[in-house]
Amino acid sequence: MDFASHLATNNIKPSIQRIKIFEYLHENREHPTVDVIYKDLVGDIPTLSKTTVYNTLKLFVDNGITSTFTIDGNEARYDAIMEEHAHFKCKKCNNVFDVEIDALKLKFSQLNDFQIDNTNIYLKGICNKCLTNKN
Amino acid sequence: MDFASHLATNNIKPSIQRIKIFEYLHENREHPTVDVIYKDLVGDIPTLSKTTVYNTLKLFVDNGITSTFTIDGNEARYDAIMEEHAHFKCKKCNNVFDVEIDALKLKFSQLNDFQIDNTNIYLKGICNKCLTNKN
DNA sequence: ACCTAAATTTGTAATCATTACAATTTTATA
DNA sequence: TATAAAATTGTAATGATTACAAATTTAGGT
Repeated sequence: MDFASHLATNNIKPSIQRIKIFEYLHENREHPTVDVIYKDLVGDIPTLSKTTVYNTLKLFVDNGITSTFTIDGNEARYDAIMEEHAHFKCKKCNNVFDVEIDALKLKFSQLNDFQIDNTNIYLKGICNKCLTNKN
Repeated sequence: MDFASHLATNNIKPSIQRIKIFEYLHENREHPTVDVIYKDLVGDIPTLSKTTVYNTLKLFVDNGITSTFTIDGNEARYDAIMEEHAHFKCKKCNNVFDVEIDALKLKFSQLNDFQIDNTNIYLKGICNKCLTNKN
């Protein structure tokens, strides 16, 4: 995948920082936070600033090539996959899993005359591994 | 509804502050934030502190008589209704609507061996009123 | 290449929600 | 009433995010 042209197609001028950040998102599917992205990339781009990470992610979200969500209300997480899917966070290991939504046919009869732009589903509980290893 | 005994039944000693805060949540169904709750109640209880509002809401959530969620990742909102329901936030008027979930039969086949404690759904878009009044 | 304007990046300081914590007040109990 | 435990309060700290101005980079015209 050619990240630079993918950015260009979406009206984003492909600077080094933007390419690297998008590449990072595309390859690290564990829903990284700003802090994680920054710390992992500052080795590659020593001049990188955290503000740039914020700016860039906002740009990506505004232009629709990245989605953002927050599981616990504290730290925003980012995701380069744009197909709608749910998230599951395990209370024990704190991992966040992607979950396919079998029926995004979710019916909201009350919202028949509403315009729904965005559906966000997240679940909390305990994952299968943590259930097995009863620590 | 007798709020004091409802608190007591749930292992919460019914202080003035706790009763008033729970009563407020029960009567104001627009998903108030901590700040809103505090500002509305400090007239009633002049000594009220915002820390108490935080402490009390955490206590309610821990004891399962209140739920909390966050729509935009910035400010937590609180809700005394415990039946599962979704939330819809209108991007224009910023109102947050309660939405019944027709089928909470939502199937997540990937999570068959996971323990799901909590399902959270929120939608964003434009509400029927704002769609009609094309401003 | 060079100059200039615009866009991008950067660093620091400000903001805002939330939490930590210690002191004060209230409540319960002997 | 005396004393201990619980609840409330105020202030200070934390941590994510944003504002903003300065510095750097990029692009277009000469």
